[in-house]
Amino acid sequence: MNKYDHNKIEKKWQKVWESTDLYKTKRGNGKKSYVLDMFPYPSGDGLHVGHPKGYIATDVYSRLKRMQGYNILHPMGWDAFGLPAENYAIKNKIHPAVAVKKNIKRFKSQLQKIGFNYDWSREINTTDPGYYKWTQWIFLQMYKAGLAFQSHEPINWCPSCQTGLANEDLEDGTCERCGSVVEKRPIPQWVLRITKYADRLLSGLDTLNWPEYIKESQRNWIGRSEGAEIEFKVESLKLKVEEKIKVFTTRADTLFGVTYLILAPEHPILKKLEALISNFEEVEKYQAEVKNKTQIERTAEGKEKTGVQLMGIKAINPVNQEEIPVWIADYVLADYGTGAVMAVPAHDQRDLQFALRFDLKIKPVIAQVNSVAEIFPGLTEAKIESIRKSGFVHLGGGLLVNSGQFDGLLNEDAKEKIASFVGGTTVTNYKLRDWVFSRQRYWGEPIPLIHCPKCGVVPVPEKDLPVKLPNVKSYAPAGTGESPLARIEKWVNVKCPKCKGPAKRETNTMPQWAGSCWYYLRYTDPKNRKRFTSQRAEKYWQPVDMYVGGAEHATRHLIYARFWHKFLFDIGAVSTEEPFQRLQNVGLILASDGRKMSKRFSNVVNPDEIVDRFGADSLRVYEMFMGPFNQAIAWNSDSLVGSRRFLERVWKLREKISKETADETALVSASLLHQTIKKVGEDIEAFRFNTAVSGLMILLNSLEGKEAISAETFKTFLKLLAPFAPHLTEELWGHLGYKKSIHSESWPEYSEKIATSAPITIIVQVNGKTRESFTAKRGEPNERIQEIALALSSVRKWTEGKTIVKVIVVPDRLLNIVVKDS
RNA sequence: GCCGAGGUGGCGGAAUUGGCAGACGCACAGGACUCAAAAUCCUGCGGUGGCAACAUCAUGAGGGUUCGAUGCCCUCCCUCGGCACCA
Repeated sequence: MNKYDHNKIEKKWQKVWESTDLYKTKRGNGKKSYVLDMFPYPSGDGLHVGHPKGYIATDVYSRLKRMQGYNILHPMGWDAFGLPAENYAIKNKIHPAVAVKKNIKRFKSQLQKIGFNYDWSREINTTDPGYYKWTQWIFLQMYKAGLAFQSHEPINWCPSCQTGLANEDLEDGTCERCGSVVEKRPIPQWVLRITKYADRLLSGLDTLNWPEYIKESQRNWIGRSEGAEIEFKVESLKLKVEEKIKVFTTRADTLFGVTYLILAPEHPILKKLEALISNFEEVEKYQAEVKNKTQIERTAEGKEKTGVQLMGIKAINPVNQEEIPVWIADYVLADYGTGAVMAVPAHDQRDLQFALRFDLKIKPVIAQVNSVAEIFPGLTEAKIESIRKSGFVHLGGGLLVNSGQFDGLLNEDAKEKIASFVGGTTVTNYKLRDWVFSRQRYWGEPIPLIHCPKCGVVPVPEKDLPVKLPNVKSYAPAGTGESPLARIEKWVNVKCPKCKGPAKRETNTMPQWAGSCWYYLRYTDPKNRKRFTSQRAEKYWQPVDMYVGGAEHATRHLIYARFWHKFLFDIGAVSTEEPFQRLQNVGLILASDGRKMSKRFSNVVNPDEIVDRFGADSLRVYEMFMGPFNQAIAWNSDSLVGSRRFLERVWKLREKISKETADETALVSASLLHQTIKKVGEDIEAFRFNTAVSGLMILLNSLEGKEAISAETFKTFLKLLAPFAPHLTEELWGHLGYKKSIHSESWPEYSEKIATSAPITIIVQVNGKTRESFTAKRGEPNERIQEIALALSSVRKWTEGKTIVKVIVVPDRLLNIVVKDS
């Protein structure tokens, strides 16, 4: 008996699988399963053991699906444009194109050692001109549809990365990449109108089989809120003028409680009102102060509210013609709603803070705690207490007071009535912002537009795509707000496609998220140069059935890709509304010290080492066995040996194969075997890999305890293990004399009858405490079970001298005898 | 502040229409094999009491419902994640 030499076995089969095209996607009809990983960005550091976890899961999943008879699309590629690649290149003084090539090579060889069943013939790379031609093509379609437009609004600017950023690229007002504090800069930008899709991005979530918290993140991010826009007249104290300020509110029910208006300091109406405002210098001074503050300073928690009253004007509350003062304050955001709000200090915490600071009127219009308790007798003490604590400000519901003819209405019912009474319009607002899409950096897809002094912005004709990124020596960011491409005159200066006159190329590039917005479509037809996708392939493979990746993409990649996909659906380029039907999030593998694996902490474990020492199959089994798939768990090299031991024991199990198996144990074995068939299949389907592996271990433990096992049993065991340990099982399958790969075998059939054929253990409880157990046939009638149980001497001990009140029998499980002292 | 997920042995974790709490694995302890070690195999392994059979307590804390609660209800504590002057 030779020993389990994982190195020899794994290298051998990886070669065979490759040379026989075992995992090549079949052109097909019939049922399909598109199993996709979020493709990696090939960093210079190579893989650590955390990276493959998700890939192992999709590998196990797709192998199961293949054995179940599905046609599989399971591809891999590289998301290689973007800041990290460029910064790595600058730091190491290698051209990004060279660095990316090198890094991909390293990544790929690391991945291939783990024995994945990717169809590498479909490999894609977002930096390949044949690929980004179509990224540019999609951009042009968006441009033509009016979804890509130039904006002159100030944008988020990272002073360290020297580029503009999208809202999604910020983390608490800092650059998500480098942590620098982000500034506002007035640089013209290309922007994608993702807000047009806000509603569909929201409602589409309901159709998806995704983790609830990812959907919730997206809902929060989109931030839909329904309210009303209401106009307030503005009057000068001296002159007769007609100006209006429109506010957005979700609380029209509190309109009678408005005691002042507040404008964002950047509100455009201020210019118009200049002549009427007697303290305009003060206003300008405040505006300048605000402009110099970063977002962090402006929104810092616990910060005192600031503002300036606009002297010389007043506003009129449309509901009761009351005159109220108008203020500017930086707690009102210019780019949300109308940039102006009505302040109700009695029922809004922020307004209250402001009112207290500047000694403004507070006017409650919703009934107080006591009356609320009368109206809603169901309120708990704690709830009432919490309302009481908040003083007379209360944000909850209640009955209107001080509200004229609306007194006594439930505030929820009053919203619409009061809004329409003052001629307000129903409006829905979103927190989602349009996507700032241009970057002032080198390593990205050039935006395929041309600026002509005569014709304006002209799209590059489709036949001239791709607009190739020029190969240059100096690609460091300019820092001027212009892309480094602007320095390359030969590339910049072109003829206008329309008038043939001299024109210049757009020099900004696309953000790193662009390429990943549609790559899953490219895999269905990777070599097509003539069309965006082959409709036949697209229609067959879409949507992605199982998508696996990190939760950090919840409000970036996963929103962007859904947006592009919906657009492509609208222009008829794809056949589904949503790209990713089912999503699973992979939980991080932390270092054994509990921190993130990082070069910085020098706690990184390289998978190559693990594969060399323990084998790819051990790594795979261990990572699936560690714990729940979506949970973060620390790496533990000690535990890894448990998986290795498991495989060693499988290797030895074949010594027990015999033609003659003992009959009395056969039934128990067969029953457990079939229970395991069911369990492993269902657990993989539900991404409960840890319990699937443990089920296999239980089965192995049981088989090892037998004198002998049948070849049939061993074969079935190998098939169940095959998705997890593809090399070992392939080798053992070969030993059994099979020439065809185990991975193209079909999944074992589950028999309910055999699974339930073994005797079961019935638990006997007395007053809920377990006292005894006995074995019985499945499906034994309750009366019979009760009879057996009551006759047991160990049970009689507890019932003797007591009165049996009742007996509860749970079929095939337990019975509980309830007794009391007589 | 709002929303979401979670809290079980020394460790990772298992068990859900409410039915044996601690599967499986790691670590640890004892034994077999060995000149010895490693590997392997066998046995034990939540706390307390007991030589043992066994009893008793125990799933973040406290209450409740139930024949029976890790799971359901109420109150509270803690951890992680998302959003956040979004009116």
